[in-house]
Amino acid sequence: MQNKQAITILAALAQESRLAVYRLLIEHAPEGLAASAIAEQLGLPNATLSFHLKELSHAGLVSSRQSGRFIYYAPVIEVMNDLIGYLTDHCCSQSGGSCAPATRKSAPAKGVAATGKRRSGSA
Amino acid sequence: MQNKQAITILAALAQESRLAVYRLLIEHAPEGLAASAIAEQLGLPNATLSFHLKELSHAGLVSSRQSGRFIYYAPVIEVMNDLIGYLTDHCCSQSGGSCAPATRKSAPAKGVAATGKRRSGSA
DNA sequence: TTGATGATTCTATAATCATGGAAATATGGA
DNA sequence: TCCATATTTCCATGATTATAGAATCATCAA
Repeated sequence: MQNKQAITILAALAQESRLAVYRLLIEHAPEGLAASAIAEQLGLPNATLSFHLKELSHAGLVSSRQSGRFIYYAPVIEVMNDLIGYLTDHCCSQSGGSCAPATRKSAPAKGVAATGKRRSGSA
Repeated sequence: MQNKQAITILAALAQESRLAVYRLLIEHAPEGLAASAIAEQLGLPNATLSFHLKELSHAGLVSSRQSGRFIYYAPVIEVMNDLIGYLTDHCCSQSGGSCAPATRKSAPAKGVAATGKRRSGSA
């Protein structure tokens, strides 16, 4: 992941309403939620929510799909995952791994180890 | 970690100069770097750097210690680690772990599984 | 087509943030 | 003490971001 992209994603999350939207969507993954449902649950005016959804979309954190009159928004887990990877790879580099205790949330037992490379070299 | 704190940290990182400062400090962890050295390496005016360092400090991402006329800044790894934990715990919740493939950066072989709890319940 | 509803865009306003020169505040050495 | 250096604070300026009402656009049902 590039610096610029990381900044865009971090900025998208660094806002109360947007973080709330994202977390709400996470609770409703993977189907997502219609904009109206989000607005209702969070008590946001339509225009304000739309503004924030655009920011989240622009950062790639959420995707949208239309279904009738509704537009469903859903989190894009990969992007969050890439962000976590970026932070992990830069929260301690040369020093030899004094951070990131690798205890994720659920047991890393199944097909865990073969997904990606992580640690892309210089940056 | 609280929502508010996460937002503060995310906002602190979501800025080009600050992210650069933080990453530079990571490269020089754990001793850190003097403000003047940071300013020189990144080509930032003193006042500007000071402003950003204050933001990073306020977010808890860096600590400072005085040594003679110099003030050394160093990254606080725990805070970054907590942030990663927060994101990990909220990038997929109910859904059953479709994210965070647990491939950190170096081989998770030693004391990996028993470190912490993570996943603090509701939030 | 008309009406109702969902969602976005337009627009103005207010608030926050970033920048950097200049002045002020440490600190250590002579 | 006086000077040089390191760093921060003060301040003004410009840029970006957040908010939300009103208007507009889109979709479906009748």
